Amino acid sequence: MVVTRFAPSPTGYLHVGGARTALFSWLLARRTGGKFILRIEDTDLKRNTPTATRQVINDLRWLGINWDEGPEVGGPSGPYLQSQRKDIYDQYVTKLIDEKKAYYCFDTTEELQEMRQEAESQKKGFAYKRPEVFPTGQDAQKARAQGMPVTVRFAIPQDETIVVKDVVRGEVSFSPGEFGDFIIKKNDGYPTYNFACVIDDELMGVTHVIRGQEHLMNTPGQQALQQALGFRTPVYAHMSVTVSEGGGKLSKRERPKALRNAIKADPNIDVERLAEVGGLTVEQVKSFIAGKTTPDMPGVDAMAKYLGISLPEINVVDFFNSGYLPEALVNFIALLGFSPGGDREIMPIEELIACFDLSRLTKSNSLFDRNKLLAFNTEHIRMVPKEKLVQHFRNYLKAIESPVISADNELLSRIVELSEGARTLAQIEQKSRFLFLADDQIKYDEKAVKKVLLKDSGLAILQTVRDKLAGMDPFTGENIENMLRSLAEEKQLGLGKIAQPLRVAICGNTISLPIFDSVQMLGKQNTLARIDTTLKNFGATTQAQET
RNA sequence: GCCCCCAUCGUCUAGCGGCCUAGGAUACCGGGUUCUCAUCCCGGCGACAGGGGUUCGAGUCCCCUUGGGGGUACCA
Repeated sequence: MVVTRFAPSPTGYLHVGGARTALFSWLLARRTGGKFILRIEDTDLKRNTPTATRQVINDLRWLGINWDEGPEVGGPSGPYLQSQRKDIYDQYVTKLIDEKKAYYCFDTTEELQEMRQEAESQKKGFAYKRPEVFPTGQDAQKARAQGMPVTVRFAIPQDETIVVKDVVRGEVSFSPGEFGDFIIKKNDGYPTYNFACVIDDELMGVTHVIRGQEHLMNTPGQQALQQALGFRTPVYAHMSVTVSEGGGKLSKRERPKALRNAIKADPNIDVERLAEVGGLTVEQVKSFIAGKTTPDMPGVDAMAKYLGISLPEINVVDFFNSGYLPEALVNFIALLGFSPGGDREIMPIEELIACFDLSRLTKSNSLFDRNKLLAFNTEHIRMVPKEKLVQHFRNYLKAIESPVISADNELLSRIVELSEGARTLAQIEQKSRFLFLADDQIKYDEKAVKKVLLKDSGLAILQTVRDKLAGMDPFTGENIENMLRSLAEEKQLGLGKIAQPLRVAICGNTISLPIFDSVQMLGKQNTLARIDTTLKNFGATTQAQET
């Protein structure tokens, strides 16, 4: 049976790169009827953040990536948090030491640094020099007692070429002696990635390791470890990397960077207010602007929201907050570094599973193109069953704290229906928001007012429309439509000339749901009230201009 | 510096020696539909990085150059 896993380290939100790795592993498992495991690699105490595991789990769930074993669902090979598996790793470390396949080291960071510099000055790659005689357990105890750092290194066999058989890259060989003995147990007692990963993949029965290309250089070392311990070697697939517009790996750092640039570009920024909304001290904000530190994501997001700027979406949750559908995001990232062939692109998840095949992974890196994702999203909004779309919309509204959330399912469903062609959930929200604001909360967009109310006879038409609406009974969409159309005909004008002033009057700008439905849903009373406010506010201006 | 990977339209990609005058998608440009924003429809622009081989024949195989990416941690 195929067993795959996704093994993130909980250092922050799940970003699209991680989501893609998870997705490919998941797709393979689902395609083959195998098993997909979620394992949390939290062996670096310094980097873990308390909420990250929770967030990664949420993000995976939102994407629809479920796991057969792992946190929250359990399984026979648990625990699935590496921080809870220390005893297991220690057993294997001891075994290796006993067999003289690993040894204690007492080097300080500074000493190591020197060795590396020495190697570089000789234009050679650094490889740790193995001692002739391995220190004993007593030596280690003594060193520890003296306050020296104690680590354990794996004595990697130096006499043979290591060949990594990779599904996407073919056979990649590494010359003997190219890399030195690497640390498997850190001074704090926790295992390093390269060690814990090998142990867990074996113990959890992982058959296929799908991960980013950044791990390719780790693989020979891991294979040597597998041999030394008598473990299987799984099938490896090192995926191409997703790069960003600026070049380099798509990184979470781009969001704070974009925010910093935006702040710098604005000369009259209120640092104190910024600190307040970001939940930071003024000092922290200053340090951030200076490029010295980076605050946590929620702080970054809050500041961006306050400034009204949109940061490039990097984390899965960013896409959620921007109104993307998980179906679209999954479909899109699946096609980054994978192609089913046959010109197939837009497809539901079932189809994606059915056509997934490791042999069709792409070798070259790919750039994350948000434009294309938008196109995918538009398509998926159209494709997704309506009830599901309404559910997505509701979740979105809740997350962004939109007033539209007060709508019941029936109304939400109608709004969604009337928004056919929308590209994101954000657009649907934007178009329907005015229905859920109090009449005095409507903000009139300056440009819209100028363009449709103050130009031509916008206000006069609005007055006429107001009178007709006031006398209308019943106040139905059909009656509203008939009235507006016949008025257009009567005045020899396009419907736009009639509808736009009305639109601006009721929603404050030129973007809304179809006008007939908008007016009908808003209701007679509110419509008339908003028109009256509009006439009062902007009517005086025109008259003043005319005289 | 050292090691490794990669290279087709701006971008994602199809192509696995002749089906290629290089296909699709997206972006962009032009036109049409439309009450707004969108959607939608039609048309257009646009690529085999360069140089050597191999072969009757090369986008496809080999080598070099160049370019891009990754790694080089007591991070994962």
